[in-house]
Amino acid sequence: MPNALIEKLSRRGPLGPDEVDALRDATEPPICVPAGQDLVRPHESPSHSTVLLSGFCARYTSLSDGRRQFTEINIMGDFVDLHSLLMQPMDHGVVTLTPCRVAHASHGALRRITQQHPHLTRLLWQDTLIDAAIHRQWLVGVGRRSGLGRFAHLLCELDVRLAVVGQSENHRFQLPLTQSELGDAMGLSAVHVNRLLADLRREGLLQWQGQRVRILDWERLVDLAEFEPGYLQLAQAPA
Amino acid sequence: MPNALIEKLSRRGPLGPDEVDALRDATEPPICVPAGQDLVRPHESPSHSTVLLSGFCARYTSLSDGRRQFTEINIMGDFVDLHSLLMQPMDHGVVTLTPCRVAHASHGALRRITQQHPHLTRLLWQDTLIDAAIHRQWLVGVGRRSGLGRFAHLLCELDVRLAVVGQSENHRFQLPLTQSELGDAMGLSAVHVNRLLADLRREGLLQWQGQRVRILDWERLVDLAEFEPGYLQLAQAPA
DNA sequence: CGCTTAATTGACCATAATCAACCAGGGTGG
DNA sequence: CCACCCTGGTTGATTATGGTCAATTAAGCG
Repeated sequence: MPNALIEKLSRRGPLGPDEVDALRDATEPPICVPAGQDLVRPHESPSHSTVLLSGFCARYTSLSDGRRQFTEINIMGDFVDLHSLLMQPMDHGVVTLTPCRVAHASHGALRRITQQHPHLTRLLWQDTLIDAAIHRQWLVGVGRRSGLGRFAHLLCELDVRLAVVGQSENHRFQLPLTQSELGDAMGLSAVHVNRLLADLRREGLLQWQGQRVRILDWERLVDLAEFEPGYLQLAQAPA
Repeated sequence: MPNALIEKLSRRGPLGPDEVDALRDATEPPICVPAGQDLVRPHESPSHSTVLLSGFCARYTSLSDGRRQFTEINIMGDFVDLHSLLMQPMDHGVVTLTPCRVAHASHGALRRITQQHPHLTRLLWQDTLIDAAIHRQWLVGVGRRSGLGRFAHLLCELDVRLAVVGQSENHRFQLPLTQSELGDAMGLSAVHVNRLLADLRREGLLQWQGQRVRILDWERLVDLAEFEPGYLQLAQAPA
């Protein structure tokens, strides 16, 4: 049932019916996972990868003093650990931030796809390349952007990605992350996230009540973030 | 002639002679490029990818105020923009930090590899996954590591990667980067890089004269960095 | 209603940036 | 051969962004 995944991939290079079947065959029935659980633990060598069907999770690595850094926020339709097919053991963990529905895809089945479906393989490869591009943007953010710009960029990224899978409309979406988790995503303390959020609100850029985000001035937010969505490969590409 | 590349890939999954041939056929004769030139410019859509045969270059993205963030240092044997095969246009640039020898591989030839050589394709895919893992480590560094730990981690990473292609022995290697370039890699100012380097020297962790780096206390440097080399996939993996 | 988690705010501190000199080495032209 | 210059390295003084600690309020939830 990885419909959001199929939707996302086929935007980048139309999927043939055999390819859709191959993907469906590779994925097992959905499983529900509560919030705060590791979908994959660091240093594990899983024999399957996981498609996120609903909910939010995060790739993270922890340091010895307990500090934690997220390296990506994963949303519906993301293959959260496709790379575990070729990278063993895992160099990081994946934790659910909300209750999630997921579907496993055994590495055996995925390997078969790489042998029989070169075009689909390129699309999956491309999906992992986009993960890398997201990493690079985050890296530019923590390395060189101001706290405010970094926050703005994260919101732009999430808005666009959520829109692709129908979870954001008119720049309104649900974002069930705590400020502490946002801090782990941006390399900031929870306290500072709170102050930056206050700044964004004061500037009239967005509303954020509970888990409901509404971007009020998309143009200005994009400006502040220097957001260029090209890296998310939204246009049809020759895969 | 991408021998360092072949060497690196075959460590991860032995290459058959037909695969080696396919790689050699795909790469064109070497070209020399002076320092400070873009191998790929941001937003370009190249029709070939580039293997670095010798020298150092860096992936970067620049912000409007001129600040620059490197997202990876590339060394001999790296496919600096393999991802341009599937990501168009480029989301970042690649600049030579020293004079470099490079070989182009046309996207046509690479695409043929993806159609005819599933195993080699997986190895190339894996190489891009390792780039992503390097990005993640850098992200953890700028997000959560101290300046000193970040510096130490970069040196550990480079030492290990250089050793794989025979450019580091007994923790001695050439690193022809300026302190300003190191700053771009670590998200720090050149001045601060200088002070951190002084700290590392004072601690007796390394010598660094000119471009010659010698790590004096590998164990302690690894400790300081919390360096876990697994993400570089040095062990034979079932690709 | 009480308990727990998350958000908010303030005071103070630390890491690293910025600004500004100054020094060292290597290459160039006279 | 040497003066000059340019780049890169080194150091000091000052500033700023963001972290830490601590207390308070708000919001869910059984």
